[in-house]
Amino acid sequence: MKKITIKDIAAKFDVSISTVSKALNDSYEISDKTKEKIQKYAKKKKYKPNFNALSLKNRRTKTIGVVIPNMLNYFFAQVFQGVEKKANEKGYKIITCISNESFDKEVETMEMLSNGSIDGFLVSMSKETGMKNCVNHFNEMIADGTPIVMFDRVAKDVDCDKVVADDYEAAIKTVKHLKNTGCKNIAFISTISDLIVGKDRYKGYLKGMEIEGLPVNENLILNIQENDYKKYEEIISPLFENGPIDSVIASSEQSAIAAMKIAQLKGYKIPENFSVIGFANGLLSRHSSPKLTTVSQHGEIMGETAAEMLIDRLENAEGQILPTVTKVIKTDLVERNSTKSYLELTKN
Amino acid sequence: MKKITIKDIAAKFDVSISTVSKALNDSYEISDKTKEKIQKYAKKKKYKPNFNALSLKNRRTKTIGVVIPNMLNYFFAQVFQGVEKKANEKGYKIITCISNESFDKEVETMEMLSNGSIDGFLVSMSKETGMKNCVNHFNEMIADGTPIVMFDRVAKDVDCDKVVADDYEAAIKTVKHLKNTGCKNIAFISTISDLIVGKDRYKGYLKGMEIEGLPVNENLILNIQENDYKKYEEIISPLFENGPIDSVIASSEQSAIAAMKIAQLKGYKIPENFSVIGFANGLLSRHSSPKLTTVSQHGEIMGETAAEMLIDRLENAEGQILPTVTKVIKTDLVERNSTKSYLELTKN
DNA sequence: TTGAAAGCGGTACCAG
DNA sequence: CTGGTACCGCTTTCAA
Repeated sequence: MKKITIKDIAAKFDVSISTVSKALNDSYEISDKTKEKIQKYAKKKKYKPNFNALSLKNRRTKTIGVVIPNMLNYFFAQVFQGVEKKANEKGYKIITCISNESFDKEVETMEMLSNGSIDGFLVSMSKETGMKNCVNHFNEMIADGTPIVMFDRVAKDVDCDKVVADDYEAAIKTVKHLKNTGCKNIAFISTISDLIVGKDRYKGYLKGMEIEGLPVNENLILNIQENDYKKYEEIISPLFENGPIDSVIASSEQSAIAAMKIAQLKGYKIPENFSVIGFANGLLSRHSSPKLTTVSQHGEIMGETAAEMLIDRLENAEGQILPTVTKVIKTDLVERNSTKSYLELTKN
Repeated sequence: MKKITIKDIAAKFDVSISTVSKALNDSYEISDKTKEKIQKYAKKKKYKPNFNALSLKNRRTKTIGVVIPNMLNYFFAQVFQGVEKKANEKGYKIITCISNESFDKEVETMEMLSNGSIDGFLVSMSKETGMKNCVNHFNEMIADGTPIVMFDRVAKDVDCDKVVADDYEAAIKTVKHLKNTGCKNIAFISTISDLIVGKDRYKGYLKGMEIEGLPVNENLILNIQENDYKKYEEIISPLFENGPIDSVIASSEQSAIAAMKIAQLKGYKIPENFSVIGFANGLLSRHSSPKLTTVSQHGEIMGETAAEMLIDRLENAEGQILPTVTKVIKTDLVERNSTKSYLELTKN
């Protein structure tokens, strides 16, 4: 029951391997009866052309390399599902590497894959890469002729296709929503201030405050390390001692939840006299009490989009050099119970 | 800057390709000076042997196919991280497919990969496959010489290496813990009664009740469909009308959390007069109020173990047919705040 | 309508 | 110490 090759089939019918190859590819050069018997036999024996032989010949693998910082992050898992779905749809396989936020792992694995294993990369940078802004490995890949599409955590110094969320605008909207529902002293907590996405959210926050005519209070701005999550509550607590505060925008789900808890401990009522909005996609938001109002990022769509862009580029690669594109995926403000409802307010 | 081949190097130094090949493989047949200059040049030009050519020649790809039902499930994401880690460590790549609980997708994708793309499979069955118990595709793969290691959702009618959690024993222990902390009317809620893991947990529950000398009340046993999760609370509610109940064992995180909420709504105090234990690995358990006591399954270790078993088999495959093994990964009861502490109780 | 042969990028055996 | 060549499995051009 071992795998059957074209050669075996040729032997079986005492014809040449080229005849078999043509017959299987339904070539007009081969007589119908020959084609038929060969195809029938091939199907019966479950013949499948050898992947490596094909890839070698065609110089393309129909495989894409996906580099993701961390699969336990719900957002990235969503993106991954989107990638897998679209790739599958288009007949591509995906080889995955989890960088674990490590620059070295990211580089090593991309080098390891750039030996003809894959046709192109889909990557979201590790935190380390983002902080150091070491992007040579990306640029070299691209120069070598391996296209890259970056998603979410993109590098501005790399000229490639990109897919990002509208973090800046989203942050502006969160401020606006809080202002509209009566908040004035809006704190901002970031766990990813090193990343561009984090910076964009911060900038959006500042811009939003400006637009809404709210003074920015430095004491209400807090940057914490993501891996300190066990101490989130302890670290966030002091925020509540620095003068008036009536709401929080948090850049991650866990910090948003932590902020809610502390506010409640301090005696605030959410959303009556305290509001929280988190940039978050996970399950926690739907199960916290109260349920967290979030900026939702549509990870799956981001994944699908990125995969589609890469595949389009791969299949168009007929010599022409297409300009790179950055696509922005709109986020949605999902109103749950940690903010007052603007609609209800306006009714009164 | 295009990819360089052995042929290019041969041309550059005006030697034969076999000389280059040997030089790069540090063969004793080649003079030191030749080796040195060739190796230096190769490094400078970042030469990497073509993956497909090697795979074709060696008849092995050092790639494993991973088939997972759903990446948004935290447990599977953990397993996946473990697999990726171990595979990477051993120099293997992974091609991933998400079956989305669909039998057809599982079959299609395994067939698509069984063309020399991968050396072996790591699979957790889709729900559909488990329910229908259609396992021919697995058995055919194995007969074709492609080894499979199944994890968590395994099929008993497939003779292959397997890695599972000790669900049966774990369930017995949950009953024991509840009994020890004063519970008598223990309900059992399953969202995965179609799966073997679900059945094992149920059997363990029954066995535990027997061991502890507690009567089983049919009214306290509830099977629900996992995708009804939006209606969990509604579906679980009636359980509280069927006579005395003082605790719940739930087979999934979400149903455990739902049960807690309902108990609280019904006026119970957790853990004072109501206890809940969930089979769960996710983040919700650590963020619910009270925090959920869980049976934790060490997904990452399961992934590492499965990957290691597969790779061992692949590398040992020197003709010898090794007997298949099933490894059991011990679960842990992680006591949080939805159960009374046995230690504290015994102190008094 | 069929077949021979080259080539994709390597490795390895054998000859020199 | 170096080179020629067959082969891994398949496609494709060219000749018959």
